[in-house]
Amino acid sequence: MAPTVSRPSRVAKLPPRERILDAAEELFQNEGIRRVGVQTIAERAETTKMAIYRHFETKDALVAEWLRIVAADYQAAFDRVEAEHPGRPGEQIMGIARFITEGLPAISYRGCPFINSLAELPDRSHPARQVIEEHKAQQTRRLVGMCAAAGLPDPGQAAAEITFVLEGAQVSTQNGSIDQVGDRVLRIVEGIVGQHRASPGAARTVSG
Amino acid sequence: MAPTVSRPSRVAKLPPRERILDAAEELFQNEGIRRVGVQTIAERAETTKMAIYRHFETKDALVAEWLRIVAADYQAAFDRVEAEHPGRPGEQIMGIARFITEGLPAISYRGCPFINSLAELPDRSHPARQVIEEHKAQQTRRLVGMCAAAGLPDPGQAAAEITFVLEGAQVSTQNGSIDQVGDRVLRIVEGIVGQHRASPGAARTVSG
DNA sequence: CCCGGACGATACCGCTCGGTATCGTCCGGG
DNA sequence: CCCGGACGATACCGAGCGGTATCGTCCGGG
Repeated sequence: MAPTVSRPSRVAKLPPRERILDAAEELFQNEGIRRVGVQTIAERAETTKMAIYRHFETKDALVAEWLRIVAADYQAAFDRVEAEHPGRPGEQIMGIARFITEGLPAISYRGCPFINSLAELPDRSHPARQVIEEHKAQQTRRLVGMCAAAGLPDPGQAAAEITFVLEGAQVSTQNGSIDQVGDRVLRIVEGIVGQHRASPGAARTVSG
Repeated sequence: MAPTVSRPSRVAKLPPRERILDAAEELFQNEGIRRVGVQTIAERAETTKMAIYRHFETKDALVAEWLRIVAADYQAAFDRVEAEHPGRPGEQIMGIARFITEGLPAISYRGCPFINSLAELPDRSHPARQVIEEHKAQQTRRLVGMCAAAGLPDPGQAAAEITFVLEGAQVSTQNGSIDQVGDRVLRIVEGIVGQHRASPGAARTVSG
């Protein structure tokens, strides 16, 4: 894994833009957008405020770019799940549910970046909001497609229910009101996916 | 509805503390906690910063008091629903679901105050966080009790599922990824409540 | 009647914020 | 070789923040 390009000075160090985005990702996720100043991001990225403003027009643009990366990660997870279970939409849906539940411990004391960012950005004209809304809409579209392919009687309703459960699970994990969130989520989604028929193995109810 | 105590000067005007809390409620809800300054609250309450600091030690204390009031409103809604359907836990649960769905339009462009506040207050030691977590825990306890009284086979799981759906519905309303959220929520909760037996009227499935 | 406490107005404090200006340096491609 | 652009460091700006101090006023209960 030696650097393919150059060796800036000592240890292999990413170019400033990458370091800035890495620092922003960690700080925005853990501390929130508005609590983190540009100066703090610069320090953690081992650079300066000036360098940040050379790569991003404003702080808001940096926020939007960060969310664009996070959204791309989620899309990649969808892609991976689809590729792992080709032609098996039920397995794909369960894979997504597993992807979310596996991420729950990491956000146990800080929530989903999209939910949190929406809370911190009340103005609808903020560039980051567009990123979030487009991402969520596309995610819903893919989920509806999977539910339809799985033969669920009402794909739109099933996708809505799954979305509610996954989003709600993240919220409830954050506020600690419910225990064993991951297990409960998986059981619920199993129940939804197994709805299409009383096929063997799908007989377990949501409370089994 | 004449004022029972005194008449401060001209039009009937609430005492400063109430005006401050009213202003804080509206501003915190619509703009977010961190975006709203104490000065702004004072202006909207038709008073001054000094008056605010005479009634509240810090801004954080005001935030906590606001959330305490919001939590009390939710508790009151639970009480009312219980009183309206005594001895009918299934109806009570549906009443709560209806209470949430009826509130969805009001939060369509701004989310649930608890979810938003958690996002804006990353430090676990913040006084407002304790208010939120206690409220959510108590709400879960009451919901589990209702599910048990309704004869659901696994009250904890059913309460978790309902909680996920209601929280997720608020999130999805805020980010606009799903349409007809209210109707979908009611159908889902009906399905959960009707789970206890294939009694007449409960035969409709979640996608019916 | 009158006095004390709540209230309104205003100015102020130290701090941090997002964003800009300036200047020296360093490094790689033409 | 050398030159231009990216980079680092630092100082700065205006604005807003949470919170405090001071003073005049107003009003109701003892």
